[in-house]
Parts: sequence; C-alpha cells; structure tokens
Amino acid sequence: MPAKTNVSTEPSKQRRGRKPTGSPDALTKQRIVAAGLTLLDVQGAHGFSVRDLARALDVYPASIYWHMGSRNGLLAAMVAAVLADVAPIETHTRWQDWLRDLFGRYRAAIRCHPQAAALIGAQLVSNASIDFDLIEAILRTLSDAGFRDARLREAFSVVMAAQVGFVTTEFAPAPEEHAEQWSADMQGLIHSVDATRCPILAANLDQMTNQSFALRWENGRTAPMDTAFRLYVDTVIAGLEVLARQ
Amino acid sequence: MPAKTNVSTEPSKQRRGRKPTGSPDALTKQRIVAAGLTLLDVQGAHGFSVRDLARALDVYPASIYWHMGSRNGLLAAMVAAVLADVAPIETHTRWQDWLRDLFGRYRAAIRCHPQAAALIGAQLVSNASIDFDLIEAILRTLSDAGFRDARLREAFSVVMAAQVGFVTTEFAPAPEEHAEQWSADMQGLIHSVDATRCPILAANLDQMTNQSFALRWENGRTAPMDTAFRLYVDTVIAGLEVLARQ
DNA sequence: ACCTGAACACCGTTCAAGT
DNA sequence: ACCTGAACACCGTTCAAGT
Repeated sequence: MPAKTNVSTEPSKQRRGRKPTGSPDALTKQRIVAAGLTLLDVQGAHGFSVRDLARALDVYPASIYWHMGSRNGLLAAMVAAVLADVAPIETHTRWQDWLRDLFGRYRAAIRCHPQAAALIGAQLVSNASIDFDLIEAILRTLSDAGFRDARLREAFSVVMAAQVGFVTTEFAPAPEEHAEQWSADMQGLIHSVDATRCPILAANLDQMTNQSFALRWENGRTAPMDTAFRLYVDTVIAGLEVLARQ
Repeated sequence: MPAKTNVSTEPSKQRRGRKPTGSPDALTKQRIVAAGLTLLDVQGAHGFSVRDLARALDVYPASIYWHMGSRNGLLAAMVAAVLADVAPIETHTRWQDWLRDLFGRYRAAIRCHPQAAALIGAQLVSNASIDFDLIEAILRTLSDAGFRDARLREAFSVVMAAQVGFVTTEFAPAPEEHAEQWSADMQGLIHSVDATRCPILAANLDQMTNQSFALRWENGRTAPMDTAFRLYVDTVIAGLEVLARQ
C-alpha cells in the first residue's frame, strides 16, 4: 500500500462533543453503511479501512466499532444493503424467465457498487441475515421446473453458484497500483502469442483483447461483458432445462 | 484482527549474515512461493502477511520484496503455482469430457490449497503469466463443439466463469474469528424459518443445513459439495450442447 | 546481486473514561 | 447508551547501507 497523505486520527475541530440523539447527523447503522458504500466505491475493497470511514463520518474509529462490532460485521452489513432488492417480485412467469430476471437483477445490483463484488463471491459472510424468502422463491422456481428432493437441493446450489460466479469474475478488481504500466505489459504479452502454436487464439486475438476473461486488464466497471453474460445465463438455463427432464 | 503473540521483527540470532548463493536454503522465488503456500494454508488469505512469511523464512521482509516486488506480485506467483497443472493433457476425447476434466482438475487444484480460492475468483491478477496453451485448448474444444466467431469468444468467457464460479464460492472462507459462536447463531437462525411462509425450504431444511450455499457455516474444505458440483458441471455442459446446436 | 536494519505511514481492535 | 482519546500490536513498503 503506497503512502497516503498524512491525516490526523482525530475528528475535525469543528465538531467537538456529541450530536444529540435525535439529530439528523447522529451516528446510526444506516448512516454508517451508506457512508461505507460510498467510500467503498472510491477506495475499492482492498483500500477500504474503518479509520477512513471514521474520518469521513467525523468520528473516532471506536464509534464505528460500537455500532458494527467489527470490520467484517460492517462489510457484511454493506453487502446486505447492496443485495437488498435482488429477489424478483413477480412470480407467475415461466421459471426460465424468473431465473433470467434473478441473474440480471443480481448483476444490476453489483453494477451499482462493483467494488462489493470482491466481498461476496470470495467471502462466506452472508451471515446474520439470510434471505429466506429468496431461498424459498428459488426452490419454488426449481420445483416448477421439475426438480425434486436431492436433485432440487443440488439445483439450488447450482443456481446460487451460477448467480454469483460470472459477475464476481467480471467485476474482480484490477491492481490499481501501476495501472498504466500493467496494461502496457499485458498488451505486449498478449501480442507475443505464437500463431502457429495457438492458431485459434491468434485468429481471435484482437476481438478478445481486453474483452475476454484472462485477456483483459480492465474489469466490468469500465469494460462490461454484456453479451458474454447473456450467453452465460442462456447456458445455465438451457442446462437446467435438460437436467430437469431427466 | 486479534492480537498475535508478540514476536520480533528480526531474523533469529542463529543465522546472522547471508547464506552462500548456491546454498540449499538460499532465497529464491521458488522457495518463497512454496513457503508462502504453506503459510497461506494455515493462516488463510486474510491473515497472510509478508512479515510472517519473512519470519518463516528467517529473513527480513525487504528480502522478499527484492525477489517478488510487492505483496500482490507474491500472491500472483502463488496462484500461478497452484494452477500450474490444471490444463488437461489428453486431447482426443469428446469435447464434453474434456471440459468435465478441466473443471474437475481446477477443483482438485484448489482443494490442495483451498485458501487460494479467495485470491482467484475475486482478483484479476492472473497477470504476468497467461497460459496461452490452456486458452487455445479451450478455444479448440469449443470450436469442436461447434461454436464460431463471436459465439466462440463468448463461449470462452462462459467456460472461464463456470470454471471459477462454483469452486470460488464452495471454498469461500468462513469468518474464523468466533467460529463456534457463529455456527451456533447460524443454526439458531436457520431453525427459526417460518414453515407456512417457506414450506419448500422447511421441508428440505435438515438436508440443506450446512450443505447448501447460503445455509452453511463451513466451507468446502471441511464440507465438500461433491454432488452439487457434479450437477453444476452437468448443467453447464448440457447448456453448451444446446447452444452449440443453435 | 542480494540482503540487513531501521524507518514511515498506516492498519484493526480494545478499553478506560467521559457525558 | 453512545462516544472520546489514547493505547497496543500489528501491517506493507521504502531506502540507505552493508557484503
């Protein structure tokens, strides 16, 4: 982590002492989570720190600990806020369309806070607040599709993994350290591919560069992968259609 | 982060001065990466620190920086080591079997170093060393399946996302902070589900508890999801079969 | 070329004490 | 109940200096 500008650890001199409990800028879980998300957006999951958040809210770090318990608790609450409204409302469509809607809504939620992606796929902290209604809705949808018993439970995990998988990868953070240098290296490396050893790759190289996984240096925030995502969703749903019939 | 035992920042008094260049315990990238992986296995991705690694190798942190450049560079090299042999060798099978093999080999590689999972799915640092041969092999396989042009390139990203998605989630780290407390909370919460509001979930609750995504408190290291993974792979391959015919 | 020794600017977390 | 103020035990990274 490169040096930050040297800032004090204390709240600003402007406001000493505590705000009244009913005051609009009193510290609440809601305000902390909201401020946390805007800080996450600019700093990224890696650079996010409780101390920075405390500075942004003009309080001491310990105040945040009093409300949120720990850094992980804070991050979990932020994730929950991002994913608050992913469950589709309408329920009387074809199961395929419902799933397509679910995947799309999940991706849309992440696009609002792309830096949150890194906190979800790779972190098992969906804790505290499990969305039972969403789980039930997925189970009902898969039941409509024809899955039963053990098959139903496994299909549930397939849907959960499919929901998170593509998007987590699409919005995986690029190393912001020496971005310009890194993209140059990457482009150089990519164009060094041996066309006789890798003919298909060579033929598709220009169109895959910075567009396909493993060959890009930007992530979904700046280089969204809309068409690949659509094919991904189609693949999962078509696969479930096949397996539901067996 | 709870307090660690207080250890000094210097290498042990036993060995002062430098090892000869050809010595078996001379510092090399290889040795650093190997020691890094064993440290990762016991500390986890979150708790992994360059300083701890330096202590384990009995050198100063700066020595590691001289060889690896940065913490991210170190982690990238470790990831590359974990994934060194995922590319399937045999090439004259049905494309479906080749993909199944690829997915299985990726999961097997992660199972050797489960804590590395968090470094991959959520981090775009596949940098430096792109495995062109693997990319070409995937493209050739999808070409055999019937994908062409833009469809081929999109199918490539589908395969990459599918490869990483399930496994990243399966091995996502649980919060090791207050594990026993957390699992108790989780079990209590799960058994509080309303059976009239969520009948399908209620009927499957016992079999899903600590087995399905979103309802477990252990990860794939202690609670592997073999059958769900198999269905996931079947789903993706069946889906690709359908879309290849269109 | 490779490593030491020390410094710099940060962290997360805890805790007594205030209001 | 909610927050201050300060401390504790760590971090990643850099850099002059040694060999």
